[in-house]
Amino acid sequence: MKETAGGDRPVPAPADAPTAPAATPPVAPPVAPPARSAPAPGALAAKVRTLAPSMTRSMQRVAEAVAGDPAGSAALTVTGLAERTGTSEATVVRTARILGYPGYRDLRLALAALAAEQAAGRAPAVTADIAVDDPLPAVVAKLAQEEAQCLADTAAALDTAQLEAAVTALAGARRIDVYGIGASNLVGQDLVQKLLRIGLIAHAPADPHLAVTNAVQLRAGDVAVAITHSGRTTDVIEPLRVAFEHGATTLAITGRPEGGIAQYADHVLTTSSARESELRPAAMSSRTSQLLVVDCLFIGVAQRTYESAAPALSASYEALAHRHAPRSPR
Amino acid sequence: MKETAGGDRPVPAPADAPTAPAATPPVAPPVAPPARSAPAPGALAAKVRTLAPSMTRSMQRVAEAVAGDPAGSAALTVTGLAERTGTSEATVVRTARILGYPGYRDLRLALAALAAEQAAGRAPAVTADIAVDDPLPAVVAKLAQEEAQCLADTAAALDTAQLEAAVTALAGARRIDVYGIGASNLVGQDLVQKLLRIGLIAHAPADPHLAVTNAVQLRAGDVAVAITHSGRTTDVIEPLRVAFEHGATTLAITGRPEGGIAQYADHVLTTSSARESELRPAAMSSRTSQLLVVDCLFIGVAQRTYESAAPALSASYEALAHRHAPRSPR
DNA sequence: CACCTTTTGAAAGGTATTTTCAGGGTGGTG
DNA sequence: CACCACCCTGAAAATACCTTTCAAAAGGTG
Repeated sequence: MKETAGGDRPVPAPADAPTAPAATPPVAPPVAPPARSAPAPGALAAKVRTLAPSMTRSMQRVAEAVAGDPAGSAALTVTGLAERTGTSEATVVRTARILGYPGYRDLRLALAALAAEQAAGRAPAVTADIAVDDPLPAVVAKLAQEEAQCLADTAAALDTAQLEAAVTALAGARRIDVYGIGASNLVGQDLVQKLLRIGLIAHAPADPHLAVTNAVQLRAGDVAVAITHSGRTTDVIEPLRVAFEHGATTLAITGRPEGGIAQYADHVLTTSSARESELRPAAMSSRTSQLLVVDCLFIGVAQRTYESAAPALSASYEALAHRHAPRSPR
Repeated sequence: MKETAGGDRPVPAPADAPTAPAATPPVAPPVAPPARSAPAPGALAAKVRTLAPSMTRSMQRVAEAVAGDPAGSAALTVTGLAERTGTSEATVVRTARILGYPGYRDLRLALAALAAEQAAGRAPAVTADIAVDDPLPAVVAKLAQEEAQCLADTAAALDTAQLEAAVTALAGARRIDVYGIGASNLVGQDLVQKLLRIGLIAHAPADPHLAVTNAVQLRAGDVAVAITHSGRTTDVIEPLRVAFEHGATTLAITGRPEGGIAQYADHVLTTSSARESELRPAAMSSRTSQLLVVDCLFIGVAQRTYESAAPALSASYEALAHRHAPRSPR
């Protein structure tokens, strides 16, 4: 009954099983896979329009309902949809058949797929600033989106040659100092933690005075890294200047590659600042960008020193194993 | 997981809605609209990864099957999927439950949706692992991509209700302690820095002993936040347990929402672990996820306390102005 | 090696879907 | 205007599918 369209054309009678939906008593092997063949998911609205003429009134109501609100319909059972459209289950099933599906179950799956497709289409709509009265789900979405954008921007803008040079310097360094204040200091410590794990010698003093006294100790063969979004943080510029003047190789990770800290940096790695908003100022969003750069540095160094880095990494993980509670129940 | 929290302490009985996923027998009217609350469709692979450790072997087989071939699995009935994975229907249903769906029916719908989403052009994000001999530009691209994916996964999997509850707790806290070790400690410090800027009282002791002695001081009205990717770091569980037992409201930011630290947490915020690779183990990639959660918490709290937060924020920026070198040339 | 806990699948028990079937329209015809 | 043939429609029966229960098997632990 499903091929209403065909009317009664001379079926070419394909030898293969037409997979008749019903009337197939599972006589044969007990494992017979159903092998459903659902039509393409999209173009449902079009199909509804095309087939509407060949539908009865109540079927049209059902068809309109599913075409108009795929997502909502997908959430309903046959009974639910029948009620919503003021028809019966049988009619819903008949409509599904007309639309080309073996039954309502499959139509429902297709609807879910269609809804997802549509939703995916208008995903990039959330670019507005985070507002004070945004509900939390919106905040989460916007934040994730902003940070992702920030990552993409940073990756695109990162100067690979500078990165290469920076990695080379770090990989061969006798000793590494990382300067940063506030949030940038945390990024610096992240870098230090990583470098320590592959056997390098690194420090990230949080105290500006300590930073300067540390910097005095550096000389050629050592590396100093300064992290500051503004590029103008005196407490970070100072130690880098000292390191620079003592002959160390200096790197700057900053959002302001001109002037400021850049004048004392042998290699500058530029971070990109995402758009500001009142609740999330630029200084705060710079962290994501800085961390990406730091990760790139680390991976680069780890690659260069793979022979020693790999065993060092494993060793550090093993050392931590005992600090974890036993895999409790399960 | 929420019921693990209860323990047996004199809960102040917050009126929070647990939103129990299953176990809601449709008692009511015969027409009761199911009102299914299916989790976000995307991020399934991430969820599988996150929850895999808390699954049994056969469940893992099922989870892998659906994550590996959503489209194919969506075409199968419970029985079919059970056969394909060499398990039973019961196991399939159990797996669906673990993944957060009321039953297999809903998982199936979600799979269809996911498959459609993937097919809809959006690249399946099958970035190859970072290899030892990848050139730097490739490393940069892959890292950025992985972290972006991680952000998306986390955002999709984040439980808004839990987040809401966490924000409420933080916004009204008398005092806030944040526990974390290693990289997670840095995340904790990031949170603390932010909270301090809007006038809250927060600490993130790095020393486990200090953390415990801090925790002893907490009582009802205070909030303790634990950050640990594995959820099993003893040095982080201990202070949270102490805080919990002293009546503080406890939050956990972890990739393992079941067992471990979750048992002492009133609210659990789940981070998603990105795929591992030799050079970039899971523990390392968890940072991105954790930071997103921390940012969400912060923005949420800042919104709630806007009246006092806004001036506090401005004040803190102003205070730093003098620590910056004058906008040199230009 | 006995005991306990956890995991697992078979089968019973329910829902949801599909099919059947008869009542009720509708339009045509005498 | 009455009647008939046809098809639309929904109620209810039949079936397929999903969920729950329960006892056996597997895996630890003392």
